Amino acid sequence: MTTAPTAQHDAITALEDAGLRITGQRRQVVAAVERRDGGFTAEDISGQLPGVGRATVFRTLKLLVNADVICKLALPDGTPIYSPSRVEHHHHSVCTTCGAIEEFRDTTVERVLRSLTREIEGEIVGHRMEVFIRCGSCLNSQAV
Amino acid sequence: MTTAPTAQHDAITALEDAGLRITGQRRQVVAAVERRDGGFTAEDISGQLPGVGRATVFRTLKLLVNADVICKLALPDGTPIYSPSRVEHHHHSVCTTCGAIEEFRDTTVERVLRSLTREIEGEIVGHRMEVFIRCGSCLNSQAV
DNA sequence: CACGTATTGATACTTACTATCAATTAGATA
DNA sequence: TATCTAATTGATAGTAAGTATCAATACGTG
Repeated sequence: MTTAPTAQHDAITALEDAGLRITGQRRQVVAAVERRDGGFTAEDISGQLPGVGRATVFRTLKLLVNADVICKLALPDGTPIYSPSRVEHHHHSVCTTCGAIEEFRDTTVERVLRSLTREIEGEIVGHRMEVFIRCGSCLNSQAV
Repeated sequence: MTTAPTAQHDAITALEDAGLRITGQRRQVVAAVERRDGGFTAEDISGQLPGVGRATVFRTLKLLVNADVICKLALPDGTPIYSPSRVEHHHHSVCTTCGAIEEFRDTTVERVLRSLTREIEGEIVGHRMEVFIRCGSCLNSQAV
């Protein structure tokens, strides 16, 4: 039972660093988010926190996305899914069968961006990349 | 005034090849889509075709996405945007200021996927990549 | 502890669709 | 080219994922 810095604490610090107030509601959303392991929706969190207004959940999730505490990604059909962000500068693989989300780092993507910088006249301000997979366990369990 | 095969014709053929019926409404949606140069929303098309039901516009756009006639991509906040697909196997750059969409090919992305194949146990079934930029003309016009 | 501004929650609204289902129609077949 | 049937349509209503509004509340600086 040590008092080592927790991910939760980091998330709160990130919000503080952004000049935001730390309210009970924001603590609750952060706690609910940090408890999650895979992807989750805003409604998941909202349903889990009946004491926190729906609008506040959405607002807080957006703050957490901006603070790089969580990522907002999209399923193939565009449905948004949030996922805790553990690794810096990563991308996601999403299993289209079970919804499992993994983070992976690949510097090759950064190489794509650098080469694009040379080709276009504009300035790159961001990017998004998702790889859709059928994960190992899904392949094994229902071998089609 | 020759009768060279048009993009429109190709789109219709793609629908036929998928075993779908070619209706007047589908022709209208295809024509409206092919007339577009940049990104557009489903509402854009629907507003342009008052004679075609809204639901039919959405349904047809989905068919055209499946047939690779158009792409559905997302702005940084997740807002969906459709864009005509001219080049095979490409990705998109989206100007976050003016909304201009360009296609680019980069085989490096495929390299990312191949290396990922080695790292994970699953099977890759798709991917999405968007690069957000401030395009040349936006940078010039309002130099911040 | 007081005070001012950020934040909240209830409500209503918006956007981007999807489900339903009776009416219509494309296009295969006779 | 008439028939027939399954695919398609459109009107309507519903869903999912948020955003706008604004009066009431509470964080945290001083």
